[in-house]
Amino acid sequence: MAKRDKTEQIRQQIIAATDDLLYHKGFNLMSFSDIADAAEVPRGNLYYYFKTKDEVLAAVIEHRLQQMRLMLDEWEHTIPTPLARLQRYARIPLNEMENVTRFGCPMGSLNTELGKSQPELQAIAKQQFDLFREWLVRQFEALAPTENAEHLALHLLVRTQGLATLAQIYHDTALVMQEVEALDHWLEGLAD
Amino acid sequence: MAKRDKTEQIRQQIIAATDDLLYHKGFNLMSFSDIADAAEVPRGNLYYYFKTKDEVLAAVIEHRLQQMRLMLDEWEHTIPTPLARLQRYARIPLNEMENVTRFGCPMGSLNTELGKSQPELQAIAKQQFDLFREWLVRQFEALAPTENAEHLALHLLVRTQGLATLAQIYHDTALVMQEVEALDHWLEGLAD
DNA sequence: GTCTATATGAAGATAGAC
DNA sequence: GTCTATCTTCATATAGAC
Repeated sequence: MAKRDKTEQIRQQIIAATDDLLYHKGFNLMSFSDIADAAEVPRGNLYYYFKTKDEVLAAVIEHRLQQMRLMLDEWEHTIPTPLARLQRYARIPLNEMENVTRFGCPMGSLNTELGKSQPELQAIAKQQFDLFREWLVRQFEALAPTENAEHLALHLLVRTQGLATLAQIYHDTALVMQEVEALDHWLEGLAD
Repeated sequence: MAKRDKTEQIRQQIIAATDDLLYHKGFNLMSFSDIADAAEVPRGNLYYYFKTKDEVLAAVIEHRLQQMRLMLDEWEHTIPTPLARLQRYARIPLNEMENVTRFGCPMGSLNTELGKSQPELQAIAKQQFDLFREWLVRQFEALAPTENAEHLALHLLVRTQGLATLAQIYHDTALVMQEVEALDHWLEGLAD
């Protein structure tokens, strides 16, 4: 029992370290040595926990998905209206200002990198978008009677992704504030 | 003379091949061998033309900037109004539908990749955004009296970048059409 | 200028001693 | 379960014959 716990703890340590590394360096520049150093696990030892770099990626994405589900569930329970929930989503870049202006969006930048020529890996990373997308669709459906919930959800994703891309390129905090405010007003307009 | 011409011709051949490769694979997955193969230049021979991969990147960006300047100049001379010019810009993803849904935006995806941990290289790639951004600001200033030309230019960049990101993730041509149409209407509204 | 052969280093991955 | 030593592959880069 104690053994299994320790193994699992080290696994989580590796996943947490890789999560950051992936965000800060990208998948293809992140080496197994980087992961070992960051997780403070001896180099060759990593292979006991994960056989390939792809496996680590899959574990990190699975971990992210779990965290996201927890967060969205919490929002459902603590934020009373669909409007406020959508606004909460749109405000993520404000809360993550420092990270967004330095590294962009962790989901978007990863998909952009993998989408070019690593379709199997992108399929894994894409699940993060699927999860948000489906949640957003449900919120828009609850916000107001519409047949456009799908379009609206994608439009919101488009604008938050573009915002993250430009915010990083220009390290521009003012841009984040302006764009989030514009999204806020747009959402309010839809709710009327 | 003839010799210099041939050297220059091969240089251009390498730059053109690398331009595509960069877009289709990304910078970090693109190897010198890939470039040599694509440009049909013997492997070790590349080093005669470019000493490092970074140098090839700089040459490709310089080439792209030249093409962009030519295109924008042509638009200035053949498209009569600022509104029509801005709409022409917003419509690029429609003309590049196949590429955008497969590889995203060539400028945006490159900056996203390099922005994480290769600031010197990103500084080179960023010039593409600077060029469009300044041109867009001038068009918005000519469109209608405003103090927000900078904001509007960035907003348009945000939405085209987000569009390209999502269009690639979901290989979604309908999304491109919807978002470009929405941009079209938004621009028309500003012109009134 | 052109091309082959090769040096060098880092990456992913494995075997096997402890 | 832990760690070292090592294999293989592929990358950048150079030397030097033609």
